[in-house]
Amino acid sequence: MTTEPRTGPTVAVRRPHRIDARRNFDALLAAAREAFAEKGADASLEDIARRAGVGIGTLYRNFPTRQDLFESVYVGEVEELCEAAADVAGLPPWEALVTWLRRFVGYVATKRAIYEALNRESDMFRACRTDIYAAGAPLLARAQEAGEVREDASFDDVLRLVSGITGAVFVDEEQRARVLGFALDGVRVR
Amino acid sequence: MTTEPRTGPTVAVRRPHRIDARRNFDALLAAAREAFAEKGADASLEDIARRAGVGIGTLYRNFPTRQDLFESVYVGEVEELCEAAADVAGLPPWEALVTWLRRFVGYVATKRAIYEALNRESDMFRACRTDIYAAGAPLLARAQEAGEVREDASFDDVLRLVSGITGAVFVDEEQRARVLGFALDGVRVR
DNA sequence: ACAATAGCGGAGGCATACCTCCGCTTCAAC
DNA sequence: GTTGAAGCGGAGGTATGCCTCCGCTATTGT
Repeated sequence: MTTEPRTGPTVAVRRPHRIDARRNFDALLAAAREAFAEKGADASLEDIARRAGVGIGTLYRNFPTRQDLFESVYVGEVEELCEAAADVAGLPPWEALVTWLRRFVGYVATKRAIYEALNRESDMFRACRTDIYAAGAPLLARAQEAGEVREDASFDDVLRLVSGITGAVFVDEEQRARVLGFALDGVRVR
Repeated sequence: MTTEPRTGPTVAVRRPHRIDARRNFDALLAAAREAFAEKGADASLEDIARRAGVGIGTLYRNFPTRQDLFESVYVGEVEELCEAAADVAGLPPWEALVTWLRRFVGYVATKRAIYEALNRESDMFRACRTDIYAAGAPLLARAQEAGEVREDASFDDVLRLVSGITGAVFVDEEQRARVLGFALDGVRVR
C-alpha cells in the first residue's frame, strides 16, 4: 500500500519566468496563506491582492480561480506536515504517534482553512489526504503492533478525532493539550 | 452550585400581540432556525425573510439586529438541550452522562450555528452556557463521585472535547459514534 | 539601445447582502 | 361597521466581493 513519492498534483498554476512576476506570485502565495489562516477558506481575494501589494488582475492571472489559489497554498502546508512525520521516526512507537499528532494539532489549530479543507471534495484534496495518510498511518500501525493502541481504531478515526479537537475552541492552549490527552488516552490500549 | 430556574435572558424581542404579526414572528423564527442550521450563523437575512414568506422589513421590525434573531433561535435550542438532561436522571451515573453527551452530539451535529455560538462572546451566550453547565455538570459530578470518571477532567473539558467531535466531519454517523466512544473512554477511569 | 511582449493594475459591470424608510393593508377595539 | 394605529413589504441607497478587460509599464533577448 505504498504510494509514489509525491507527484505534485495537477495544479494548473506555474511559477512565472520573469522575476517581477515571480516576486508577485510569491507575495500572493504568502498573503493568501496568511489570509486563509486568519479568515478561513472564503477570505476575500481582493484583500489577498491588497496584502500582497498587487492588483486584483495579477491575482487572477496567476490563479484563475479561488480553488487554484487555495490549492497552491494547501499543497505547501501539507508538505510541511508530512515532512514532520519523518522527524519522529526515531521515537518509540507510542511517542512517535503522539508527537506527530500533537504537531498536527499545534500546526493546524491556527489555520482554519486547512482544517476546512481537510474534508473538502476534489481530486487535489484527495491526493493530499493520501499523502497525509501515507505519512501518518505507519505511525499508527507501529503503535498498534507494539500493542499500545487499540486495534479497532483506524488511522482515519484517529485523524478525525484529533482534527475535531483541532477545530474546537479552548480557553487556552493548556486546556487544548489536556483535552487532547484525554482523547489520546481513549485510543490507547488499557 | 444550583442556579435560579432560568431568567430568560434579556432579549429585547417580544412576541407581538396581533395575530398576523404573531404568525410572521413565528414563521421568521422557524425559517431562521432552519437557515442557521443549514448555513451557519451568517446565513443571509434576506434569505430567511424569503423562507418565512415575509418582507425583509418585517424581519427587521421583529429582530432589529442579526444578533437579536440569532439569540432568539439559540435560546430555544438551548432550552431543549437542557431539558434533555432531566430525561437521563434515572440512569446510572456513567450511562446518564454518556447518554446526555451523545444526545448533545446528535442534536448539535447538524446545527452549525449552535456549534459556532457555543464559543461566542456575549452576555446572552454566557447566560445560555451557564444553563447548559447547570444541566450537564451534575451528571459529570455524579459520575466522578461514583468513581467512573477521572477527577482531573472538568465539565468544561468534557464539553469541549465532545463539541470538538460534534464539529468534525465524519464519513458516516457510525464513525462519529465510534470516535466519540474512544474519546469518552479517555475520560473514563481506567 | 531597442523592440516585442509578458506582465501589471485597477476601473467598472455584475451580483449579493445589509438596512432604512414610507405609502399601503389589515386588525381589532369600540 | 368604522377607524386609528400596528403591521406590512419591498424599493432603493450603501457596501462589499467577484471577475473581466484593456491601456500602460517593465523585462528580457538581441
